[in-house]
Amino acid sequence: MKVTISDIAKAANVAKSTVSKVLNDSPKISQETKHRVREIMKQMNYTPSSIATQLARQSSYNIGLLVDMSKESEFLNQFFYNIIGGIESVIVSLKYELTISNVQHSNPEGHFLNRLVLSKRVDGIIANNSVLTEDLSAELVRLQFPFISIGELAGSAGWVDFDNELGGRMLTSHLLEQGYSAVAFIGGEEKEKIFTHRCNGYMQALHQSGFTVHKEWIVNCKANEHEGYQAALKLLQGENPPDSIVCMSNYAAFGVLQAAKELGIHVPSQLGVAAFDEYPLSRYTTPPLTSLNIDTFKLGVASGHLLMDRILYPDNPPRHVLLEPELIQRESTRRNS
Amino acid sequence: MKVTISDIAKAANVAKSTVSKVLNDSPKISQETKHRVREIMKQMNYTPSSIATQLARQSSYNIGLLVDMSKESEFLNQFFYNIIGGIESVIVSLKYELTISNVQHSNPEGHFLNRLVLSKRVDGIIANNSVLTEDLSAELVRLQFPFISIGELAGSAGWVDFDNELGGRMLTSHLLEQGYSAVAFIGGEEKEKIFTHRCNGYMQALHQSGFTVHKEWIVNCKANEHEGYQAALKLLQGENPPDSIVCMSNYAAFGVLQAAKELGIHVPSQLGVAAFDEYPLSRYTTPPLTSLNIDTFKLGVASGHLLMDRILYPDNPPRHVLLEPELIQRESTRRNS
DNA sequence: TTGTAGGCGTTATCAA
DNA sequence: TTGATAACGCCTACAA
Repeated sequence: MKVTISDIAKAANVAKSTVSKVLNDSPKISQETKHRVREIMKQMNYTPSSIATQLARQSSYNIGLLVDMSKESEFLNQFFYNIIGGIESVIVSLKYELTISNVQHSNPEGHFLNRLVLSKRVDGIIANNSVLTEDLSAELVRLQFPFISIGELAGSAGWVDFDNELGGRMLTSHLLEQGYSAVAFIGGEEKEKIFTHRCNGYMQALHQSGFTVHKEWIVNCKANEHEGYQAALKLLQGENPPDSIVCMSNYAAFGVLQAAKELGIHVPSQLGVAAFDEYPLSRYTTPPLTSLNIDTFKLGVASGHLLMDRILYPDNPPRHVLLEPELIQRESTRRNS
Repeated sequence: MKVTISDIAKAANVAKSTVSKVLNDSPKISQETKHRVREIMKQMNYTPSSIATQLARQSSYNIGLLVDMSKESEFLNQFFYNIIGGIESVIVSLKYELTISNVQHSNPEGHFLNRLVLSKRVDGIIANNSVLTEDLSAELVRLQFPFISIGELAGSAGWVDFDNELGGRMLTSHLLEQGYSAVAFIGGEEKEKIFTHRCNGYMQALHQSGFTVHKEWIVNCKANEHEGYQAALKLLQGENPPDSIVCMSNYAAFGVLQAAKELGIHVPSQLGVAAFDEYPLSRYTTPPLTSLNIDTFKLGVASGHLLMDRILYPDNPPRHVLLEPELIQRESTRRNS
C-alpha cells in the first residue's frame, strides 16, 4: 500500500541512497537521474515519511509553544491567534511545524520536560514567562535546550517583549499633550514586572514635563472592570481628583468610564482616559478609548526568529527584542473637542 | 551524551527488548526486573526518544489543527484558545500532541496534504469548514485519513457544530416571551449555511407563536458594526418598524444599538436587541446585550473525541455532534423593566 | 520470564 | 556520479 524509498529505488533501478539524494536535491546526482527518479516518484505517488527523516536526521523539525491553559491568561487568550500566526510564518519556511502544548503541573509524568524536551519531540520551545519559571528556565539552559520567552526573563535567556516602559511614557505624554495635567494610573499589582515597567514610564513622562508624582494617584488593583470602577470612584470623589487616567487594561478603563458616567463627569472634557491594549473593547466604548496597540503577530514573528537562531546557531548569545507599541488616539482623550 | 535503550540494557545486564517491555509495562516482565531496570533508567536519566517510537509504531502520535491564517476568521480568532484547550485536553491523555498548521494555498509544494497527511506527520486532522473544501474533504475520505470538521460539512465526514437553528429559535422565542411582537433579523449572507440555519430557527419561532414572517424584516448584510447600523437605521425609520431585532453578531448588534440611540429609540423599552455570540462585546455595550453563548471549549473537546474515535476505530461510521448554545439574558431585552 | 534478530524508512559514510 | 551498508532508537515476533 504505502510506497517507500526502496520501492522507488527498485522501480527506478537505482540504489536507495540515490533516491535519497534526489530527494534532497544533492548536486552529486545527474540531472537525468534526478529527472527520471522524480518522474517515478510522481507516478507512484510517493511522499517521504517525515518520521523516518526525523530519526535519521536526529531532529524533530518541530517547535513547541507552551501554554498554561489552567490560568485564564487574558493576554494569551486575546492574542493567541496572532502570536501563533507570527511564529508559524517564520518557522514554516524552514520546514518546521508548531506543536502547542499545555503544561499541566498536575501530572509530573507528563511534564513537558519529559514529554517534549527530553523525548526530543520538539527542537526548541517558546513560552510566555508565566510558565517559564526561573527554575525551568535554568534547567533548560543547563540542558542547552533552545528556548525563547515571550515576556522579559531574568538570566541568560532569550526573550521578546513589548516596551512597556515606553508604552507608559506614550500614554502619559499623550494625556499631558492634550492639556491634562493631573494624570493618575490605575491597575496592576505592585510586584508584577509589567506594572513596574509601565508605571515607570508613567512617572518618567510626568517628570519629563515637570510634574511631580502623587503616590495616591497610583492605584494597584486587578485590571478588570470591577476594580477599575472602584478605583476610579474613589479617586474621582477624593480630595484631590485627577483630570485623566492611564488604565492597565481595556477592562479597567471600561470600569473607569462607568464610574465617570455615574458621577456625571464628562469624558473627555472633564476626564481623559487612556488604556493599554487595543482589544477587545477600545473601539466600542462610549466614548471610544485612546489606547496602545501592540502588534502581536510581530511578537510571534520575533520569537520565532530568535528561537530559530538559537537552534541553528547555538553558540550565539541569546538575544532580546523590545517591540514598540503604537498609540491609537480616540475620543476619550480629545480634551478640546 | 544521550542515553538510549541499549545503554540501559547494558547497564542492567538485560536485552534491549527487555528494556522496551519495561518501558511499555509489559505483564511478561517480572516485577523485580522492572524495578531494577527502572532504577537504572532513573539513574542514567533516560527518556525514550519519541521519534524512534513513532517510527517503530508507525504512528506520529500527533494530530493536526488546520487553520487558514490568511482569512481573518472572526470565529477562530475569538475562540482559538478555547478550542485548542478543548482538543488538547482530550488528546493529551492518549499521548497525542497538537500540531497547528497554516494552510497556505500559495505554495502547492507545502500543501498540507503533503506536509502533514501524506508524510504521516499527523495521524488525524481537525479543521473548520472554511479550509475543508468539498474537494479536500473528498480527498481525505478517499485516502481514508481520519479528520473532523468544525462546522457542518456535506458528505460522509464527521463534524461538530453548534445548533444554529436552535439558537435562532432561542433568541427569537426569548424576545417574544418578553412581550415583543415584531421581530426582525439582521446580518448574514443569504447563501451561508450558518445564516440559513439561524434564520430558519428565527422563522420557526415566529410560526410557532402564530406570527407571520415579514420578508422585509430579514436583512442580509455583513455582520459588522457598520452594516448593522445601516440596516437598523433603515428598518427603524421604515414604514413598518420592528420592535425587536435578532443580530447575527455582537458587532452587528453594536451597530444596531448605535442606530437606536441616534434615533432616540430606547432599548429595551422601545426596542429589544438580542445577538448571537457572547464575545467580545455583549457584557460591555449600553445596555448590555442579551446573547447566545457557545462553549467553544466543549467544541474542542467534542472534535477531539470524534477524531480520536476515527483514529482508533476507523470502521465506525463518522459521527456528528450538535452542541447547544446557552441564552444569556441581559438588559437589552428586558422590556418591562 | 528473558533474549535474539529483524524491521520501521530515512540519511550518511564510504567505496566503487 | 552511483551503490552498499551502517546508523538512527525503538518495537515485536519468535526462540530459548
